[in-house]
Amino acid sequence: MTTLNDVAKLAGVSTMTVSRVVNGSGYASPAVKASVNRAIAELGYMPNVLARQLRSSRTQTLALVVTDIANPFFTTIARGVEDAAHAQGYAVMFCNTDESVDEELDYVRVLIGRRVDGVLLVPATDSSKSLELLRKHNLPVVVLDRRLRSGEVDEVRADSEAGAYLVVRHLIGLGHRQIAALAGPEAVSTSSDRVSGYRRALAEAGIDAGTQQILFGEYTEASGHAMTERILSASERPTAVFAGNNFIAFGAIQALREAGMDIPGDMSIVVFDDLPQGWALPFLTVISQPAYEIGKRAAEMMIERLASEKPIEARTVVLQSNLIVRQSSAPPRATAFRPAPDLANLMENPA
Amino acid sequence: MTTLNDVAKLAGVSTMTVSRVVNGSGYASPAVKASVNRAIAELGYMPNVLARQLRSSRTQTLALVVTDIANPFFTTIARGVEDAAHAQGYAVMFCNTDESVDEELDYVRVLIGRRVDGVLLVPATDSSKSLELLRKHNLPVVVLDRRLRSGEVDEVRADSEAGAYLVVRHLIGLGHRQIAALAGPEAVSTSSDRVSGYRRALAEAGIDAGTQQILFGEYTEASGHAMTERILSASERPTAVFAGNNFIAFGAIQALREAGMDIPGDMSIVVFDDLPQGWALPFLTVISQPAYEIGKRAAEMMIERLASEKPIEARTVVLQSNLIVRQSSAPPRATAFRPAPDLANLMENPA
DNA sequence: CTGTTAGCGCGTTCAG
DNA sequence: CTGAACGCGCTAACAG
Repeated sequence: MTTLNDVAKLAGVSTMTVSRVVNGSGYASPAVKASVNRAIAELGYMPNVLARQLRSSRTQTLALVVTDIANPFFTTIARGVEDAAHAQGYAVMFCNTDESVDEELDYVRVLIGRRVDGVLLVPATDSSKSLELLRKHNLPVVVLDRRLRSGEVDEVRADSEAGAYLVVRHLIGLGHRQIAALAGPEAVSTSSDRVSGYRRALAEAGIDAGTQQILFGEYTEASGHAMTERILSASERPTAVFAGNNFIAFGAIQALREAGMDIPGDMSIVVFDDLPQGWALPFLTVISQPAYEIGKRAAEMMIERLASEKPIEARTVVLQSNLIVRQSSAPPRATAFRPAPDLANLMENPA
Repeated sequence: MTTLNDVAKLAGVSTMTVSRVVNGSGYASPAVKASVNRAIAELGYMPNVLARQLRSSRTQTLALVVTDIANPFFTTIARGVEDAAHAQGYAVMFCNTDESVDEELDYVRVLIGRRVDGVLLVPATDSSKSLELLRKHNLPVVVLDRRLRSGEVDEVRADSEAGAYLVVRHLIGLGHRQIAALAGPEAVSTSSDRVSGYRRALAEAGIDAGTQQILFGEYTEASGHAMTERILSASERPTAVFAGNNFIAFGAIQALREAGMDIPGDMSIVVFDDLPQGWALPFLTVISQPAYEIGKRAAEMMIERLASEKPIEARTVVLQSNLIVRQSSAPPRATAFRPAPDLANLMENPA
């Protein structure tokens, strides 16, 4: 590995001069500059970022901690973060916690050890243990997607409550009165917020939430499958299902298929979270969150905070989600004959 | 930021002793050990990884450079890499080149600067400029998914030629004689290999490839869409399409919809690359690559090389892909009545 | 078992 | 405009 020193020797100057040329800081005579650059090219010198970081105690690196890297919602956030960070000269470390608080804490420790400049965190639960640890080590944090119980942090998220309200109102508007809710973990704010929005829509329509099936599970396909089986085995079946995220919806659809049910003929389904455009057959009615924007805004907020001289107060950004009506929602118990929705059909009415 | 020194002072020992306790290297009396640990806990000390890395000139970090982080094929590879690396105490830096050679070179420079221990590379083209640069800086490399023109590198990939052969033979077996190929970039080995496999299947069936439409484009939805439009506008339409990857297939499906064509009634379509289990409606007949395994094997190969005292010869691992027949492929111009494959059907025959 | 010395590669500080 | 000295935080290599 060639170092500043090697270059300096070859160019016949001091290391400091080379350093200045490399960083464009301070002055250097054109002649010296040229000979240094020649030496750099000849040796293929590349600065050792580690040493530079140790010296300056700034790593120009942000960490993005998400709960499920397999979920396109989070990969889209990741792209937003990466784009904004890259544009300002920051690198990004991606960390995947698999919805586990322990993994999250492990990662936070690693990040502290690696001296990242800031952490963008999608917390696995609403507890703020990780946040406290990060705070203790003076690492700035932006919380994404989910709320924490204890506050005073920068936050960027979509409005889960309002989104859920919208999509459930859509179902009610279609005539549904028995609408099951398949939510994620109760300790995750997006879950509880979405259930709140669901309840608000019911209340507004004068429907007693006590008569409804509201299940908390996990944001996974398996959980969606299990919850749907529970729902179908109940004495009174709902006519529609509100899935708390895309993976829950996948499991639910699978379970409905297995039960031989037609969507939306026998059961409507609506979902929080869209799929990326073009992905397979888009037939689900969804609430679409501005995932890219969430990531981008969070990274920008962080970098702004890092660049600021004086302390900045904690800010919260709540972005709007959009209802996209497709083919998975229809009025309940259609009595008129409807042919099973074949694929051709689905394809001809993409949105 | 508390340092080794702070801990040493508080515990009344030398920094070296603290270092030894922290790393579990060398001996330390239980008494000293205890008091050091107490000091560490009290101060909430966490080692500065940067300094450690600078000293030891090992970062315990691998880089994974992929061409499209939005593609589930690559995110699955990423999980394989992450799991294997994490298990051995390595961190992973993810880099996304968007199929651009320039971005790739930029990233390679960053990685050299950051002194990662090794690079897992999905090259944007079959040129080996990045490889040469990495070599020059003594960074070990494992090439994933794609071949390079010039060799002597560790490689892990699935067999594109054989996979394409399989799936095209499947089409021929169904009776198709006009099969269009929608490939990725010609300079990417997976593209050319898949076209080779396609040609082999044709040749074996005595079909002249000269009578077929073979298009090279990009691994994107837009390109798949455009190529499909080209195909449909030709004087003689094919009865089946072989899509070079999942995104090309998405674009193709979209274009077929717009042309009012039924799949597989009017046109069969088969695809290289599966979607993750559970994703939307799995109706595509595909060649499924062992993506997770590719990532895992690559990371293990790298770590083995890093751990080895003596030089290891370059190795190549070629994994098998599997044909999964679903509903998007059927005999051409079915004359007998075939019911449209409805959803229930799709589900009962997942693979 | 523990401490001392030295330096990883770089950039800040201050002379020249 | 350029260079010398120093230290970021840590650990390898020796003492003792």
